[in-house]
Amino acid sequence: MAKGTASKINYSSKEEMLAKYAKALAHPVRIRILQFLESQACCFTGELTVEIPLAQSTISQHLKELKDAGLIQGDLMPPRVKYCINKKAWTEAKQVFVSFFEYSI
Amino acid sequence: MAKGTASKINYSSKEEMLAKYAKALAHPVRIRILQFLESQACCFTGELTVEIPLAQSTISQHLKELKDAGLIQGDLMPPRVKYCINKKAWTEAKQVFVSFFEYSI
DNA sequence: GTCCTCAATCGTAGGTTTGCGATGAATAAA
DNA sequence: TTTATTCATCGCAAACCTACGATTGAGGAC
Repeated sequence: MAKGTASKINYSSKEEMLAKYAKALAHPVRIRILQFLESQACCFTGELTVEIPLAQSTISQHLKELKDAGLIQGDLMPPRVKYCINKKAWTEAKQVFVSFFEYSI
Repeated sequence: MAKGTASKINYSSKEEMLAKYAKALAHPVRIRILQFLESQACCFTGELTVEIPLAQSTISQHLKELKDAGLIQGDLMPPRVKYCINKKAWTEAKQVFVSFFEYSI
């Protein structure tokens, strides 16, 4: 299904939220980035390019996806950008996943 | 990065597991399917094609992805196939997500 | 044997993702 | 003003994902 195309299916906001956060976590590099942010509280893009052996442009792209999902935020500190985890979204994501997995055998 | 290509990055098994499960949950249709399986304990493919307005082949494909991720299992009951949640993988996924989100502000 | 049903798989079209190098914009430093 | 630094964005290539209709295959029913 194309991005802008109207689906025949009406998803609940919880379903869409879960899919959105899951998509953000669906790549190990992004998990690595989030773990690094957890351990450092905050960091600059440059630290990630040292930590992760990928091109700067690639890391920047993954950061953008995490930002689009709301999980992180970037503060301009010219000429650098400081990234932190967005606590509000993080908590929301946690709750969405936990409530989804609540089902127990 | 191509699927079979060796990455420069060595991911831990937890990172790969998390990415694998997240990828499986990264589409609202698959979330819908899992929720349906939760509510029904088990179901046949045919019930899903009634429940979800997508082509049978498309639903079959999503089922395959969930099966590949390990989250569901299919039992042959000719001429039908009965799908259930794989409790072991479900529990594992739950734990992986919970432990990932353990970080709290 | 021939039919029927159910679901997986094939083949295809279009959009998306992931990676890279190159370029560009913004600011600090010289 | 010129230069350097940092990071986002552009443009491209290759692989992947999502959807569909058509086909195939495995079993039952007859």
